[in-house]
Amino acid sequence: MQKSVSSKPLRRSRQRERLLDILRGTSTHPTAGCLYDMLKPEFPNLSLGTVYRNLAVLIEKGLVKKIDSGSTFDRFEAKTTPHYHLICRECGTIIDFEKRMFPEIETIISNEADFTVEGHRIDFFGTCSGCRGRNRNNS
Amino acid sequence: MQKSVSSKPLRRSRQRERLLDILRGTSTHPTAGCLYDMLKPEFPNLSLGTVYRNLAVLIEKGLVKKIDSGSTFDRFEAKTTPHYHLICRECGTIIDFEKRMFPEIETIISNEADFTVEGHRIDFFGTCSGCRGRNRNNS
DNA sequence: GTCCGTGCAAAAGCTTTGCAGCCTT
DNA sequence: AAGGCTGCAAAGCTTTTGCACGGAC
Repeated sequence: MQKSVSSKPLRRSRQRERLLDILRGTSTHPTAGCLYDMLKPEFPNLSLGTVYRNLAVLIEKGLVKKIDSGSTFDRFEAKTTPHYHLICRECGTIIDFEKRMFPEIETIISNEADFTVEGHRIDFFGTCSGCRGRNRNNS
Repeated sequence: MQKSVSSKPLRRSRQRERLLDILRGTSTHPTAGCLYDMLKPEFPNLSLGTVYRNLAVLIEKGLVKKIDSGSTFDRFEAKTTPHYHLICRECGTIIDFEKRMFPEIETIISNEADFTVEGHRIDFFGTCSGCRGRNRNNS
């Protein structure tokens, strides 16, 4: 739990570049295992350790964010624009909600609490349309 | 990832009652290991499995909530009133922010997205006053 | 030539689970 | 008496790490 600012010089690696490509090209909020599966065809010898190490690097560079969705495994995204998450309790899907509704929320909290706010997240839990329909049909 | 509604009849257990007592009596958002340590003096044979099992039961009953703080381990709380969390990136402390600022936020999302909102969380990340002071002194 | 990144495998950590016996109902 | 609850230990899973080698600079 530390704001590590390693200043080690970075070298290019195809694995890391493709990892970022994939994250930027999807809106599915993949897990590390997912990303591993998606990269495996391109890098047959890829190892999960590499995926995790590169995710850590990209997170430190601020290009990727880790999402704690309540599951046992983490999900990741590369979206840089502010947005909220709609997390389905039934199937685990995470849907992005693009419209930013409270632009000044961090300032408000900073002013009211003795705490330096550097970021925030707003997540909504509930049932996605797919699961809602499925429940109706089953009952 | 399923809304399990087990209708198994519950029996009383001193371990579970005391676990809830402790959670209700603290504002430190303890981990499962913390709770285990706090209960151990009272139940010398207590096992971590029991702590986890009872946390699961209490969560299903809606009396306890799991907090995903970005750490490797989960934290728990028994506070029922709506509130936000200020999570310190440096020391991991979670501070409750009691003033509810957006009472109608769930309705707004429900109306704008095809998603049935049942709950939400708002978390702020940053630096707590303690770590801020420590940083000033070290630099 | 450095030394960062990778693959592989082992380790680490938190959480879950099988089982036999105890305790609540 | 029935069956949930517990303690104990083993297993499970995601994530991290040590090491030697290959690749980027």
